[in-house]
Amino acid sequence: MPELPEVETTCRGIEPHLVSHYIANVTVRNAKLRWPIPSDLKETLTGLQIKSVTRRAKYLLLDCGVGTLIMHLGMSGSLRMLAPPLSQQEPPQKHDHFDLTLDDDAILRLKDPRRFGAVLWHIGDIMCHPLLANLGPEPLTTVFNEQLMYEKTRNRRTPIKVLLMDNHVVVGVGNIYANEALFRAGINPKIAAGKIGLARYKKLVQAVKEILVLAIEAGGSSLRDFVNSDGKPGYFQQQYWVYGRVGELCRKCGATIKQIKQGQRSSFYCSNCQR
DNA sequence: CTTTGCACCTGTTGGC
DNA sequence: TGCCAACAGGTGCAAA
Repeated sequence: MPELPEVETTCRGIEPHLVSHYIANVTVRNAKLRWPIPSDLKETLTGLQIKSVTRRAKYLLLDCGVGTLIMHLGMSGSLRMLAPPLSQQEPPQKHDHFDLTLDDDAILRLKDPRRFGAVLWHIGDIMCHPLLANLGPEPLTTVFNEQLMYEKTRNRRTPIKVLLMDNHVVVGVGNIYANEALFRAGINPKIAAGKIGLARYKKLVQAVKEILVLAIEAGGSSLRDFVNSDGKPGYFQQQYWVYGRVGELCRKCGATIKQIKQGQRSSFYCSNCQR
């Protein structure tokens, strides 16, 4: 599930239920995520106060003062809040691997069928964590701009679609929105990144920002509340221009949408609109 | 340093 | 209807 808009929506959804609350209990039902959940996490976290809930790339960061809880939803993860007293009546399901119980008996519950997600603990400056230290800029900041893209890509033969999904270049652009942004910018996913000029990068950067903002707004509006909901955000019902539409007709020109593989991921594009 | 491909998992889908 | 291969929203990492 999680593209950046869903992680952002999740972050905003859980934040008000967590901030300033104390952690009363930790339940690990299956520690085998992408990396093992630390075995002493219950002892580490119990009694700590959550100072803030933020996001960096697709990592959710719960600042607990003495350290930070890092959560990642991987490919299939989702978080939801269970409000008391209902939280006691909701039995955990098969893939509910992790619970944080708060001082008001609310529960933050992680579900992750494929277990590509992560729950990690880091002491000290969170931006120094190896997983975060070498990330590119956030897409919705001014640091992500056409000059940066242009300079970063000189002499690079990597296809622009693959490069757009490289976290060292810019974070948070997953497969769906890489495809959609390239369509919006009119750029063929196969073009070598180093052959794209400043003007086209300006269009692409703008397309990425617009696509993400629209999706976050859709997610935020369709998802009334993270409490006791399944947390299915808006982009499930949003319609795509190219993603998943192989063989269908381009909504702009009527040509047939094509599908190719790039870096073991599916790319969708209109060879007429995207050159 | 760049580029490529694999690995980690389970659940769903589509073809035969 | 049943079976099995292919595929799915991510991304760190090893190898070339």
